[in-house]
Amino acid sequence: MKRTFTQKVIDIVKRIPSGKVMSYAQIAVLAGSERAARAVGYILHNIRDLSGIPWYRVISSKGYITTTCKEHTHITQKQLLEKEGVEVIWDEKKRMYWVDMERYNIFKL
DNA sequence: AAGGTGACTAACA
DNA sequence: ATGTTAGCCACCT
Repeated sequence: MKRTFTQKVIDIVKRIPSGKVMSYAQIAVLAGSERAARAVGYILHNIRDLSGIPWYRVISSKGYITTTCKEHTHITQKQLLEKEGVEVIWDEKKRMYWVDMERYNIFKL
């Protein structure tokens, strides 16, 4: 039974430690398709049952929270991250939440 | 089975 | 610098 890209993505996301974040692009690379960042977002957006999947630890490569989901809003995402000790900044200019990738990206520091 | 859809990004203007 | 554009690609219908 061959593991699909979706399955790999889910496994990788589940593996992100609490208090850390990863970008869509990084996940795409680990899942074996380095240019599929957009597909990763699409997949996360369409997962039926998000329970057990720390979807909120996935953000854009620049550190912005780009969620558009009505069920699990970007507000929810900010709160879940803060609960894990991640500092989330409101970028008034861009009107988006932002987290410092240098501090919280799983591959940094 | 072919065409549409994004929780993306790097590259432009 | 800041906003826009255009490839990208796995999934869904």
